[in-house]
Amino acid sequence: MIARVSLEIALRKEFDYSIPAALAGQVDVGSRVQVPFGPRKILGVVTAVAEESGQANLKPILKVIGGQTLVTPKVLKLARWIGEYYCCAPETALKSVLPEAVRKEDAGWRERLVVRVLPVTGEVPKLPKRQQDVWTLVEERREILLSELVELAATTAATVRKLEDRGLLQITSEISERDPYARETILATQPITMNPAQAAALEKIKAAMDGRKDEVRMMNDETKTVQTVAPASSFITPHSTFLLHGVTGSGKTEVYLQAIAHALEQGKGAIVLVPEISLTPQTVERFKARFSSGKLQTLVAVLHSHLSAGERHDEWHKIRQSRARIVIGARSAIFAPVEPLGLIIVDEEHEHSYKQEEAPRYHARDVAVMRGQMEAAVVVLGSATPSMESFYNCQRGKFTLLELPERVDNQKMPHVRVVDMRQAMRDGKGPPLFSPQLKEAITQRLERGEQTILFLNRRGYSTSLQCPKCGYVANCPNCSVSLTYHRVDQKLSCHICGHSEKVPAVCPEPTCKNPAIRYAGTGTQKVEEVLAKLFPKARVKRMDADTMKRKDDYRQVLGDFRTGKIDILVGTQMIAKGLHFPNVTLVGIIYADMALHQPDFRAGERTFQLLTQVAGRAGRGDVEGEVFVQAFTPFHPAIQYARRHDFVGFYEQEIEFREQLKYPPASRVALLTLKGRNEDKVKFSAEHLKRELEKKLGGSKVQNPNPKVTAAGTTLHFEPRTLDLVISGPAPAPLLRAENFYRYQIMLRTRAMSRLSAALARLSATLVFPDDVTLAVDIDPVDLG
DNA sequence: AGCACGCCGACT
DNA sequence: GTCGGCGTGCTC
Repeated sequence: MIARVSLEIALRKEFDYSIPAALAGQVDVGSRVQVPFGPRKILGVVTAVAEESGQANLKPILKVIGGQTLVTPKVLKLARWIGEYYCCAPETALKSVLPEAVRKEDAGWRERLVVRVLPVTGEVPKLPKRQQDVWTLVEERREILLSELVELAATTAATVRKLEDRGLLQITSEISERDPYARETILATQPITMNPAQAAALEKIKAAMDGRKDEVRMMNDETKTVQTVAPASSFITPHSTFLLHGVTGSGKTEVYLQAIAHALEQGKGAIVLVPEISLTPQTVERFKARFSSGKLQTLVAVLHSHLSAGERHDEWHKIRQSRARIVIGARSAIFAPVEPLGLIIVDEEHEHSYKQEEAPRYHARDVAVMRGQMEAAVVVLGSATPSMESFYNCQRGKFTLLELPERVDNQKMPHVRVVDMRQAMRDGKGPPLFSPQLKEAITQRLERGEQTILFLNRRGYSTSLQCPKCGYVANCPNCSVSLTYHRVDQKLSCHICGHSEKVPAVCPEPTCKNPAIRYAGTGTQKVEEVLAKLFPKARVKRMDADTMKRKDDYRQVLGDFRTGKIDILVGTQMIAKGLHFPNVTLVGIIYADMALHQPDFRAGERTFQLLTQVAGRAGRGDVEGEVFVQAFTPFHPAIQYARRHDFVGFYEQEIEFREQLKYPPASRVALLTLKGRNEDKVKFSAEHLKRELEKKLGGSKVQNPNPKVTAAGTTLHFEPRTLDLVISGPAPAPLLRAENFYRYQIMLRTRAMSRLSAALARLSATLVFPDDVTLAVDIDPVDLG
């Protein structure tokens, strides 16, 4: 027998190996193996097993990693699709479906030495004092960890071994599972009675889950007769993917929980994706409390970046061995080997953190939809501010829209007031941080003992340091951005590469040396400082990447906020999502249009999402919430629709603009970025790439009425029907230089992305760039960098 | 990806 | 005469 192996190096090629007699029966599709490759040994995954190979002189597989196959055939199929669609080597795609801790050869179970009493035959002999002490302890406990015993009896392992030699006890090595949540006490919860909108949404999801059996059969029959791989879109059948659009506080989680319960009733498992940032112990707890209490102990497995390698290994194997049936995790949890899979939930589906920003550049929400189709699982995407893409898919009948228009428990949506900061500016020199209206509102809350959240999506003290005399600006030596002033540690630092330097006392320009340097722009540190001056008695806490350095900081601050030890919480992005505090009745957004002026077609969408999410933090208790949105462009649609909590209104005006300019979701984008240390070489390579793209792919300028694929297959044209490719650029990336690399971009827009990515894969195989210039292909980019 | 083989410049 | 530059090519 032979095995075809996909190695861990991006060769876009698989290699055959013989299965030695000693390993017969242990090697199957999905096995992780170590094989000889030239002079070295490399790890890989078996993708096929056969009788013979077309290749002579096969080398044998050296060893098998893990007791069972690690990549299930379904996950393997999903990885293949990722490689094709996201235009990366299949090996790169395959690499990301297993956590590092599972992939690595040495990662394994934790073995612990356990001491157990043996049945005593006759008298216990007279023991030396030390041994007697140990013996008393062991006899009492019957069973104890060696490490624990050694500590408890203040002794050494050698003493315990002596007792073993006497035949009184036994020391065995046993696998012990690490449980990252062992220290939590979680109280069980019961399903909550839902309001009519929640119940209706759940019913539709359950109906789809019940009705999927026939479709599975249909899909299998179909795939048997179809020879080629169909493009992604043809797999999408209506009513198997739902978009649950529920306003903030509308009880989406309860719908998820009861849908998961339904999957369990059907004997199936579920995957719940949440953004990394909201994967807090509280979130996990909500799922564990419903499903992991009492006799259902290990039902929920958790996968995220804060686990240790060992914990990740154990959690993953719990899933692989079907001991856990529910997985909750960040992006990569979409590859969890849950089988059979009944349901996939993607919470906060609009979140950008679902997109992986390195190869394979997949979007976990889109992979979820694909996996749902492949495995006939129902997919539920949830958000208070759906992405334009998902809502568009509802409009086009690809997804089914479910709506939760009201908050639970008769809570009202917060009242949002937009403050025109241009007026606040007229009397003063520069814009004040706090408008009189917001100042007044904060004062009120302090008097009433209610809490306030202030949001500014920029950390540090000031965005730039400049000299008013000579015009000098402190810029990063590695990136094309100015340095941010951090007053707390008296440093100038770059938020792109992390470069940090001392604050100069005078203007560093040798001919200037002006001691009066100015700081411009505002960050959270300054907000905190100004607050301290305005409200000296208020207890203020800042929450941003600078104050949340340690693992436990986040939890600590939120705990203090919950128990009322903090009056005002100032923060960036990280306080925008999911926080649920009943006593917060005021939210202030310091500078709402900050992100609006960025050169990104999603700037409006981002602003709308951020404002709606932040505003949603107010009024989660009995008192109605109030939100102050300070803006310099108060009539911008993103701000006005957010003020009215009108997602659909925002969508409708935004989709018009996207359609006009052929931006997603009206078309799809592939972003090609060339990167290198030498700007001229990068620019030249980008121009060369553009010419090649026009030559080989056609594009908007090409008016070939009847293009054909040549016999050699290297020249690729689209059929006239789909010849809608638009090539723009090359242009310097919005951030031309980052970490000493210059970047130039070419943007491709098309409606047929599967065809384009296939064409790009073939094209990039033939392209040659200088060796210090690299090309990155990003399909459906989220960050235009 | 690595590591070989391979064919031309400045050194002990 | 050798050490070493990185161009091309192969690894089942």
